[in-house]
Amino acid sequence: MTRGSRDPAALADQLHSAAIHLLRQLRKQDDASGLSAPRLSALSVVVFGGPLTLGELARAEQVKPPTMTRIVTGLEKEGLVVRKGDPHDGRLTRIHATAKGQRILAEGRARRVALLTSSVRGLGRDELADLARGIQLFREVTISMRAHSGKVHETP
Amino acid sequence: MTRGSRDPAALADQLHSAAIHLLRQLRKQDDASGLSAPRLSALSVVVFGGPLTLGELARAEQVKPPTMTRIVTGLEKEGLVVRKGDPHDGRLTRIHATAKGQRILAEGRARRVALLTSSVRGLGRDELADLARGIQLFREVTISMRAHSGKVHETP
DNA sequence: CATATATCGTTAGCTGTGCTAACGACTATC
DNA sequence: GATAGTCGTTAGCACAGCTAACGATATATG
Repeated sequence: MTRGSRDPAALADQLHSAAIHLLRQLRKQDDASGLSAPRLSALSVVVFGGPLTLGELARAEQVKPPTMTRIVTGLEKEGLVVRKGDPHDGRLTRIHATAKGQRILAEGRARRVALLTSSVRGLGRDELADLARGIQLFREVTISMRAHSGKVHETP
Repeated sequence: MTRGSRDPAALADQLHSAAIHLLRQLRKQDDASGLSAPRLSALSVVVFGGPLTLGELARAEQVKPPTMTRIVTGLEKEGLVVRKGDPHDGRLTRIHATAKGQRILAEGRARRVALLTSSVRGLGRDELADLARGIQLFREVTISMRAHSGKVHETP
C-alpha cells in the first residue's frame, strides 16, 4: 500500500474514504455546539464574508437556493443570523450575522481547534506543515473537479 | 493567508471547509453511478473487506446499526449486496457483495479516477506525492480525533 | 403607460442519512 | 427451562439535498 499511494485509483479511493470519515468526526464535534456542519459552514461564510444575499450564499456553499433557504431559516430561528430586505431591490434578502452568531462561531471554532490541537499533538512541526500543504492541494483538486465535473455530467 | 496556514485555528477552519466542499464534489460525481457517498463507501468496505456482519460494517463506517440497516437495504434492493444468515449464530446477518456490486464499484472507481486524473493533470509528480501525504495525515488526524472526541463530549 | 419577461426567494413534495427508543429473534448462562 | 444479553429491525424524529411550481419584485418592450 505504500507503493500504491501514488496510484491514482488508490488515491481516489483514499480521498473518498478520508473525506467521509473526517467529515463524520467533524460533524460529531460540531454537534456539541448544536449546529450541523452545513449550518456552521454557512454561518462561517456570513460572518467572515459580510452580509450576503441568499443566492450568493447558496452559490458560495454550492447548494441550491431552496436548501439554503432552510439552512438560513434554521440559523435565524436560533438567532444567529437575520434576514434584511434590500432597500434598492425588493427581491433580495440579505443575510446578516448577529452578535450571538459571531460568538457561537468563535466558540465552535475554539472547540474544533482544541480537538485538532490535541489530535495534532502527536504530529511534529513538519507534519503540520505537510497537513497544511495537503489541505491546499485538496482545495485545488476540489476546484479543478468542479471545473471538470460539468464536462463529465452536463452543462446546464 | 500563507502565513496563517500554520495557525491551528486557520488550519481547523480550512480542514472543515475543504472536507465539506470536497465531499460535495465527490458526491456529485458519485451520483452519476446512482449511488450516494455512504452507500458507495459501505459497498467498498464489503467488496474489499470480504463478508461482514451488519454490526461490523456499522462500526467500520462509524454509524449506528439502524443507519446501516437502511444503507444495506438500499444496496440489496439494487442487487449490489445480499444478506445471508450465519449458520452458527442465527442473530448475525452477513453481508456479501454480488458480482454486480463489484462491477458497479469498479466503474464508480474508474469514474472518480478519471475525474481525479483530469483534475490532477495540473499537478506535478511532487504535488501528487504531497497529496498522498496529506491524505495520510488526514487519516491520522481523523483517528486521533476519534480517540479524543469521547473525552471532550462524554463517554457513554 | 401597460404588458411581457426575468430574477429572486419561498413553498411543497420527494429521497436519503443520521439518531434514539422499543421490539422480536436468537444465544448463552444459570 | 427461565433469565439475561446480543443482534438486527422497525418506528419516529430532524435535517440536508434536489426539482417543480409559485408569488413578488424589477426590468425590458410594445
